[in-house]
Amino acid sequence: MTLLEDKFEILEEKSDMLKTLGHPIRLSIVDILSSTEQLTVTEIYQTLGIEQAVASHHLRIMKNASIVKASKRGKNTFYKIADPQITQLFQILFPA
Amino acid sequence: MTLLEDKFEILEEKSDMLKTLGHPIRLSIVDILSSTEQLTVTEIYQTLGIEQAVASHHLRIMKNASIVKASKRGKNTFYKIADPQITQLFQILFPA
DNA sequence: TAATGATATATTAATATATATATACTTGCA
DNA sequence: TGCAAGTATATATATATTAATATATCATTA
Repeated sequence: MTLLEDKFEILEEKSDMLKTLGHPIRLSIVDILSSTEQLTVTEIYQTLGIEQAVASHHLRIMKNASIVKASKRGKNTFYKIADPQITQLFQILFPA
Repeated sequence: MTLLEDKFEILEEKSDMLKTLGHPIRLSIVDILSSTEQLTVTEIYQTLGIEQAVASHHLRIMKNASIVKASKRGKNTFYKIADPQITQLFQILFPA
């Protein structure tokens, strides 16, 4: 793999991440996850006032893009932000 | 306009920006614009090895999203990054 | 003013994504 | 076992995006 191909791959990876974050519902999920350690699907969809299936759908997309991580415990699935880089990005977009 | 509507509008605005940045060609345009003051369309498409029409197309999208600014001088159109926030985001994605 | 260079716009087809809704799975507990 | 809570998946339709290409516009200069 050449240097250029390498760079292109990184560009693709990062642009995928941005594209995935580029949706208001997904960005608001990142928003509420930014202020807590982790949340269940129920906490997320009720907080945002969206349908459960909608939350679950976007959470899956975000999990596939490595923006969030999921862990199961009992009946619940807990989601948290996967990478501190995401939090950094978010803080630049929405400075306190 | 309520506080919540206000917040939603900001979320929409920011997610639009991220979505627009979420394309490898557009991200590489931001890349090369990050290291210079401004570039012409010709410099951009030749540097990236893409078709002129492709560069122009993505530049227009980025201009509409207020990611770049254009200024004409003679036969050339010069593009530069519109907002230092974009540069900040980019630096977090691709730390030196 | 005609030719050329630089850029912008339009068109089309293919593909991807969004939204809404219904349904299925899984776990814990009566 | 059977039910309810929590979560995930499937499907259909609408809409948006991409890529490729062709064409148009405008400014310069011979």
